[in-house]
Amino acid sequence: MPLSKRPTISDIAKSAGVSIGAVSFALNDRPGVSEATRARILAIAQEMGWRPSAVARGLSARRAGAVGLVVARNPAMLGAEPFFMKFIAGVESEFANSRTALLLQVVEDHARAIDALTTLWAERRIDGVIVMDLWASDARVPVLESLGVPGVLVGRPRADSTMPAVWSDDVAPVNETVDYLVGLGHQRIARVAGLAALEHTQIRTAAFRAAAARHGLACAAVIDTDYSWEAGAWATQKLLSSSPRPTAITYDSDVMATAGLSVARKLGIAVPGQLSIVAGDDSQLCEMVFPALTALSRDIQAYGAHSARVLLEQLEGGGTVTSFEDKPARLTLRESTAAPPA
Amino acid sequence: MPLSKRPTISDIAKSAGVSIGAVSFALNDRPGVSEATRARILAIAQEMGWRPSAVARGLSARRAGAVGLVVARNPAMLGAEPFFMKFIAGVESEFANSRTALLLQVVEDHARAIDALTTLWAERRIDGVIVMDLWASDARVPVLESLGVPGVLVGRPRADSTMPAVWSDDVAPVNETVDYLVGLGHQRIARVAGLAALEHTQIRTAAFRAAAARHGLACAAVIDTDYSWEAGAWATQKLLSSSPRPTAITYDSDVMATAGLSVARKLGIAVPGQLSIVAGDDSQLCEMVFPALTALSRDIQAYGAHSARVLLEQLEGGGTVTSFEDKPARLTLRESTAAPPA
DNA sequence: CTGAAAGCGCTTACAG
DNA sequence: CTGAAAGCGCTTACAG
Repeated sequence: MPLSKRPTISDIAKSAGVSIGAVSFALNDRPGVSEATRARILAIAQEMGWRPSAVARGLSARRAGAVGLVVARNPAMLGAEPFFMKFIAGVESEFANSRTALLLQVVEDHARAIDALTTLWAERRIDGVIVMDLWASDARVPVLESLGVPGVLVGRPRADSTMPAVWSDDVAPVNETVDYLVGLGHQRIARVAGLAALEHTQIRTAAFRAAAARHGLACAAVIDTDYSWEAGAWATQKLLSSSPRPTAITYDSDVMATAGLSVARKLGIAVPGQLSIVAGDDSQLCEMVFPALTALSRDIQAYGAHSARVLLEQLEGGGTVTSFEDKPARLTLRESTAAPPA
Repeated sequence: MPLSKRPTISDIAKSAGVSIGAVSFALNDRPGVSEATRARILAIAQEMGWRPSAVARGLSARRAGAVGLVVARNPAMLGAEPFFMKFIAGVESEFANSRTALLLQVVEDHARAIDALTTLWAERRIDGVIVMDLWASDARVPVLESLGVPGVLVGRPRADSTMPAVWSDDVAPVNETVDYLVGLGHQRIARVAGLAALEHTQIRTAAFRAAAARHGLACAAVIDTDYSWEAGAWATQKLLSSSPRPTAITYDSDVMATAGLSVARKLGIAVPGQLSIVAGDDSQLCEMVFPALTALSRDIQAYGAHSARVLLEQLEGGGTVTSFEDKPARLTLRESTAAPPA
């Protein structure tokens, strides 16, 4: 019974005694059919339980009705970070109203991401893409650009792309963090950064160095990592065994901040008594550990929703490509920050 | 340039001087064309950079080339658990080789899951579904069954469904945990369970009670939760303020175990000195906290891959519907378990 | 305003 | 073994 019983517009046309063209017009709310006929057709479609076939529609309308999200990250690390599921949930809250489906693919690196994207596009499975985790120099961008794939950059607008972007300022949160720590009396502040290739990592590191210079900090070390727990632990270990060691460390993620917390504990360095810790992404994890972590927090679901919205506008709309600057992250104070030891 | 330049089988046929039917046969490795012609056609297709249109193929072949995964969980909680991303990564490792795409949707409850599933199916966007988080009595199952949607149950085979299942034994891990704790000397063991409606929660709770009876435990309290950090904390609070309080608590997730750890710390109850804790899902989180949590661990990515495999076999294959029993979770000993206080 | 027809890019019986 | 044709379920110019 499954497939064979599904009504098509031909069935509706037959039942209504009109052409399938008329049915199509009625169903799509286009002119070309009288109000009376339209109402009758809609009633019949409703009664038959008709639903448009996405593939048939895709073939003739040349739209797939789907958008691709290809994430190039290690699955284990992806799982450890709440960011993605929240972002995806936000994306889908926007898609729900617009007959758009989300095609998700998790791959290992940019080369495979490009393969996946190219294939999805070539097979006409997607009308556009959401590009996340942008690198300062990102191999995916020129490929998408040359294929003419519509998309949204989750990151700032770029010179090498015409795609609209959805981003938030990374400088203000860094400043807020440094200002806050300096205000507490810290003079030796270190930064455990994320992937050096990522655009926002570079922006934050530059902002961190600028803020340190502005305040004339005695120490402002930066260590790049791959976002893993291990890298966060290793970096912390290294920073805490230097002399004089920093009295505050900021991390580019919550997972790494937690790793740092754990290393400090093993070294017998009290948090926040002897070391202040700030996590770069807020999540439940920050409240799970002891002491709870001061963190930069923002509405990730809204971020996903905004990204989806801009992409949909581009797909439906037309020429007007409007980027969107989301609200920056703000510092949420908890128990992992305090004045430095005297 | 984007769409218009894409070659179709007509272009290939023209260039090769054969019919589009011949091209289709050649491209799909079906009889009906000589080896020489096939080779020539393939060479031309290759050179033109031809890729099949998924929609066109879907229309005529009546396949969507995609599978739906509709997850009914709170996005925030989804994000907190590494389980899903790992599972999805495993699913996609299987799909990669078979031209199958994954359509992901995150919804709030079963009612919306049913809506989403029905729509995806009606619109011919999916050929089958992956059904996760099965309830003992699950409203999705009869709907899918009546629509005739092929699918795989991530859970045990059910009387109310003909779908193949991929699952792992939940009784053995519970027994291993209780046996281990009893072996350490514990006589008052509590269980903080997950969602009571979930089938595996009920199985585990039954197994827990049976194990407790077998060992003649003095106390074997069970508290149901919604998997949230808050619920885990609340349940722990309640258990630890009873008298005599349990000397060991097992949790149905890592997040709740972490919540329990934090509550114990606030109450000044030492872990593992005065309280042993076992987490029900292993993840990086268990190693992040202090003390690191003893946990039930298993290969989630493989679980996802196996689920995908069974579904693909069902879609391609034919009648033979083979369920698959995965390896059960095993206890990974860390620092949160020890002998009870004397 | 309305209808009949062509076409989207494939697959697959169906004749030669 | 091979080719020409119909059809999948829609949309959309194009004539009346």
